[in-house]
Amino acid sequence: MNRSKRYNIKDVAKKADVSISTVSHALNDTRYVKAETKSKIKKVAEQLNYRPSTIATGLRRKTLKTIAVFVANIESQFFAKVLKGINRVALTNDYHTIMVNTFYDQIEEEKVVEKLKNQFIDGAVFVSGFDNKGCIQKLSQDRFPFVLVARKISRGFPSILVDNFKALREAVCYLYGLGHRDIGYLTMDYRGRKTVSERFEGYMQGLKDIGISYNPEKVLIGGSRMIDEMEEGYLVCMKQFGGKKVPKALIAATDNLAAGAYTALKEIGLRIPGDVSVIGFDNLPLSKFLDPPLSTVKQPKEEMGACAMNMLLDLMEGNEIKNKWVLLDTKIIERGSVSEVKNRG
Amino acid sequence: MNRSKRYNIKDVAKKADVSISTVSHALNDTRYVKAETKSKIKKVAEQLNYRPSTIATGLRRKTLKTIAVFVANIESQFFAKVLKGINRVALTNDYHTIMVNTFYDQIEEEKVVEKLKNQFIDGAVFVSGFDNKGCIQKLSQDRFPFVLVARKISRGFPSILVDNFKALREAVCYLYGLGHRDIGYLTMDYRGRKTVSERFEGYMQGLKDIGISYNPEKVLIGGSRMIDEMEEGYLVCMKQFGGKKVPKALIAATDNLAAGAYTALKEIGLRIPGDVSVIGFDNLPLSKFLDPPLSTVKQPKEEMGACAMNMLLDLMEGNEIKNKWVLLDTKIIERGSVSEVKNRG
DNA sequence: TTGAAAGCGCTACCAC
DNA sequence: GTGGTAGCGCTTTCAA
Repeated sequence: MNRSKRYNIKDVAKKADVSISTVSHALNDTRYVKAETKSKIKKVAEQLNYRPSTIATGLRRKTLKTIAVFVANIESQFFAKVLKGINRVALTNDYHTIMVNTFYDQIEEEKVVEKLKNQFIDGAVFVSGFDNKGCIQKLSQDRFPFVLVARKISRGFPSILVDNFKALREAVCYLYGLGHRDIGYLTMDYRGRKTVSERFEGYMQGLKDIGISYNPEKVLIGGSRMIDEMEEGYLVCMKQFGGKKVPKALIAATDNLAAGAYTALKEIGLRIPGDVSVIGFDNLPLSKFLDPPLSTVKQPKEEMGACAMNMLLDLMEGNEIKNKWVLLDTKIIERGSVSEVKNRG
Repeated sequence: MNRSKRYNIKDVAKKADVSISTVSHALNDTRYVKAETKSKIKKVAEQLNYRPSTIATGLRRKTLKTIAVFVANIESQFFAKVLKGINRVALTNDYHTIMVNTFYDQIEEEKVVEKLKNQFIDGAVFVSGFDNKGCIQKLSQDRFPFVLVARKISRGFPSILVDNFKALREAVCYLYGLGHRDIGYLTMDYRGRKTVSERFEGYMQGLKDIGISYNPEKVLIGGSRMIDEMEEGYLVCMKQFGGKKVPKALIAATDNLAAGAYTALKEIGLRIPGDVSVIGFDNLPLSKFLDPPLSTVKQPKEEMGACAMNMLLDLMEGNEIKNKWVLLDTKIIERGSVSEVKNRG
C-alpha cells in the first residue's frame, strides 16, 4: 500500500464543483466568496485532507518563509539559548528555522551558505563561530539578509553584540575591588574571532586600569579545536599549572572553560575560591550548579537571539533599519566562586 | 540598490545561445552534451553566478531533501548530541535539517507536524519528549516516513532505543554489588513518557532482584515543567530531603537531574559519595566535570542519532526495513560519585 | 546532438 | 461572485 494520495487544489475544485481560483481565494480569504460556496469548499478540503503544497506556494510567492541559523557547536548551552530566542520569534512570525551546525568549520559554513542561498532560505543568522569575513562580505554584496550574533566584523553588518572589551575590563576591576592583584586569564584560541580577542584586550586594559603590568605567564590559551570547551579548559590548566604558580584569581573567557578549570584546579589540590577565585563568562544554565556556583559575566543570550530574529524580519521585509548595531548589556552575576582577599598586598 | 538580480535557467540559455533543456542537461549531467557546448554553458552559468532555484527543482522533483527533527528542549546536551549524530549523516546524504524545539508541548508538536508535512519535509525524527501517540499514529497512517529516538510507543513504529528497564535494573544491581542496600530514585514526571517510566520500573525490578522491598518514601518525583531539569532536580531534593532521612545511594533518571541533586545534597551538608552515592543516566559531556565526576549509565547518543537518520533515509527511499526496532547498548561508566559500602547491613 | 513543450501546484490578474 | 489562464523555474519526454 502506498502513501495515501495527496490531493491538490484541482481535486478540491473538481469535487466542490468550482474553479481552482475560487478554491484558492476561499481558503486564503483573498477575495470575497459566497458564504455557501466557501463552506462547501472548506468541507471538501477537510474531507480530502487537503493541504496546499508548501513548495508550489513557495515557488509562486518566491519564499518558503524559512531562515537558517548557523551555529558553531550545538552542544554548547550558549548556542542553545540563543537558538531558543531566535526560534521563539521565528515561530510567532510563521518562519521555519533550519539549523546548521558548522563545527567551527569556515569552509563548511561557506559551502552551506552557497547552497541555501538558492531561494531556499530568506535570511540567515550567524551565531558566534569564526568571523569568516569573506563569506559574510559576499553575502552582503548579494544583498542577502542576515544578522550576526556574538560575531563582530564591522559596523557595516547588522549585529547583536555585547561589549566584550568593556565586560572583561569590568571583571578585572570587580576582582580588584575585592582585593585581587594576581589575576590570570584563560581563553580559547582567539585568532579569527574578534569577540573573543576583545575579551582578551579588555583583560589587559583592566590590568592597566588597576596599575598591574601584564604578565604573559598568567595567560592560558587553549587550542582551536573548540568542540569540547570544558575538556579544553581542563587540559590547558593542567598543562600550564603543573608545577608553576597558580594566580589567585582566574578569569575564563567562557563558563565552559571555567568548568574545565574547576576540575583541573581541584585535581591540583586547590580550593575554589579559597586558593583561587574563578569568574566565567556567559552565565550558562549549568553554571549555578557547579561547585561552587560560578560567578560570571552574564550575556543575555535568549534576548540576543530574539533581537536578532526581529532585526532579520525587518531586513527581509526590506524595512529601513534604524540601528543595525545593537549592544546589549552584560552583568556580573555574583555566586560562590570569588572570594575577597583580606591581607591586601 | 536592490538585491542583485537572480538569473534563471532561461537567462543562461539565452546568453549561451542554446535551449533551456540543454542547459539543464549540461549542468546536471543527465544526458550527453557536446563538450564544447557544455563548457560554454558552464562558463556562462559561472559568469551570471547562476544557481538553480531550490524551490523550482523541489516542485518538479517533489522533494526539498529536507527532514525535520523534533526535540523537546534544545538546551539539554542529550538532544544536542543526538542532533549532532543526525546532522552528520544528513549532511553527507545531502539533506537539510529543520530543527523544531517543542518545549515539551504536545499540541505545538502536532501543529508543526501538520504544517511541515505539506511536502516541505520528506521525513521527521522525533527525539524523546512526550510519547504523543496520537500524532505519531496519524503520521503512520499517512505513510509519512519518521523515526523515533528515545521515544517508545509500540513495535509498529521505527524506533531507536536503549533498554531502559534493563539499564536501570542493572544500575540497582551494580549498587548492590558495592554493598548498597538503601537505594533511592530521582525522576522527573514520567507520565506520558514510556522511556522514563520504564526506568522507574527497572528500578523497582532491580529492588526485587536484590530482595529489597520498594519504599515510596525513597522515590523523588519532579514536576512536569522539565525545561530546566537541573533546577527541577535541585528543588525536588531540597523539598523531600528537608529533615527526612536521605538514602545512602541515589539513582537519577538523567544526568541533569543528578546535577541538581548534587547541589541540593551539598547544601544539606552531605558529601558525595561519602554520605550519598549518586549515579546518573545519559552520560552527558558535562557529567565528568561535575564534582565529583558523575558515575552514570551511558546512552550512545550520537550513534542513536546517526542510526535514526540512516533508517529514515531507507524509509524515505521506500526501502524495506529489515529491523525497525533498534536497541543499542547502555553501559555503566564508573567515575567518582559512587562509593563502596564497608559495613554491609 | 539538441530543441520544444508539458507540467509540477499554486497565486493572482483579467474577464465577465 | 466566479472562472480562465499565465506563469513562478525547473526537469524530462517526445521529436527531430
